Amino acid sequence: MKSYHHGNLKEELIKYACTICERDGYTKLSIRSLAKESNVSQTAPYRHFKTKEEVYAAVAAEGFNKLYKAVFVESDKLTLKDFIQSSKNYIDFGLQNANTYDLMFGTAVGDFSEHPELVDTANKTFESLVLNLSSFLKEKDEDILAGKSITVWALLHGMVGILRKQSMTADDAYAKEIGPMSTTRRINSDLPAYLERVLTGIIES
Amino acid sequence: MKSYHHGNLKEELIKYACTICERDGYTKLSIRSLAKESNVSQTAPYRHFKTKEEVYAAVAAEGFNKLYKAVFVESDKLTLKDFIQSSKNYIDFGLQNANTYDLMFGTAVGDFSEHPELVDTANKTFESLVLNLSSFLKEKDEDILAGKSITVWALLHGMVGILRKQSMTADDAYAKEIGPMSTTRRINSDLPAYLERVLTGIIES
DNA sequence: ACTAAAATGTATGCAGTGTCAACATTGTTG
DNA sequence: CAACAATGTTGACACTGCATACATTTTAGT
Repeated sequence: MKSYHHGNLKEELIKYACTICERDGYTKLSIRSLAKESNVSQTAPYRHFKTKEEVYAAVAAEGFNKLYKAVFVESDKLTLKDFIQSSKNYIDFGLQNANTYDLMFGTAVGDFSEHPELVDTANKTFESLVLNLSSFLKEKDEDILAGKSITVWALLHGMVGILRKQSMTADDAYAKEIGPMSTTRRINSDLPAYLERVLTGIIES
Repeated sequence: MKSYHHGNLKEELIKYACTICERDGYTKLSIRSLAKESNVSQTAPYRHFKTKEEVYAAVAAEGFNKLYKAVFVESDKLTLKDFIQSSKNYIDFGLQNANTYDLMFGTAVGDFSEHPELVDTANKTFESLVLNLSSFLKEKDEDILAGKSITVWALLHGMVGILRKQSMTADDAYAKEIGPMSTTRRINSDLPAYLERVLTGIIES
């Protein structure tokens, strides 16, 4: 039997939203289908989300939480290897959760500051990156440290975008042999080596 | 007077699509509104685009063309300054055409290989970057050159994503003073200097 | 414990959407 | 000039975001 009040609707809606966003892309997400999935009336979600964009924001925040877990390393003394691994985890997350990643870094959620939990989770994620870096760098100057962190982040973020395109054109025999895609494919085939080379360069600059 | 046949519908649709995508984000783009804007029946666009995604692809391809123009430098002997400028142009494009950029690098257009003109324009853009680099590097090894180009591209692409967030939270006084956003803001305030420092590092590694 | 208010749910309806099928007009070409 | 391809229109279907008005349940203050 079901009671009038669902009791746990918001969480359940977010859960379904995450699933659908990731599987079909956020364009395909509809509030009504969410409601149906939770066996609740079409407009019930509006008690928890003022607009669809707020649903997007919730999914994005959830994404940042997952990314944080993938990137965070529980250690005071990180080795370079740990750092490379963490970086690879970042990229893997971006590739394996491409649609969610899009939501997190695209323009679908226009203004983060209207969604405080998004600002929090995003900052937490980045701070984890900074911590990772600082825990095995002798660098004392916080500005320089933060600058390098940004650079590392940008690099990782950029690689996600580029490697993604590679898999998107994987069927194209022509692109396989020539042009940027072949380079990308080479990098992808030994990502840790590439990361070690490039990240070391950035860190030691 | 208007004739039954529009004569130039496809181009006009793409033009409007670009405008709307950039102004409101591609989420807001509707085939019907495009049709209305061109004073044509609701389903007329389907004679030129099989699905909405094909419209997206057309807008994205147009975006790559614009990006190419912004990045390309007509010169055999690029100076470092030219290269920095070209890089800055890339980032500026990403920031000033955020929504279009999203379409170009996000997941909205799922498989590029289904849209040949997209593959072409995207490759042309990247190849322009490689040319820029190679025109003032002594590097002969094409693989290394391509690898560095990818790294540069990733860096630029990543900075677009990160700097974008900065402007998104610009109203948040708290974020202004502390955390990653303050670092980002510092970088943004003198982007050429930052780019010169980091890009030089990558190039000379 | 009782009751007013807040929270959470439903029913109904509007305007807008992607896309399909059937049909109309025009341009092109053998 | 007739046939055909290209391009346009009409109408319809199922779906969407969201607003408004109403129902039920939980909660908090006395």
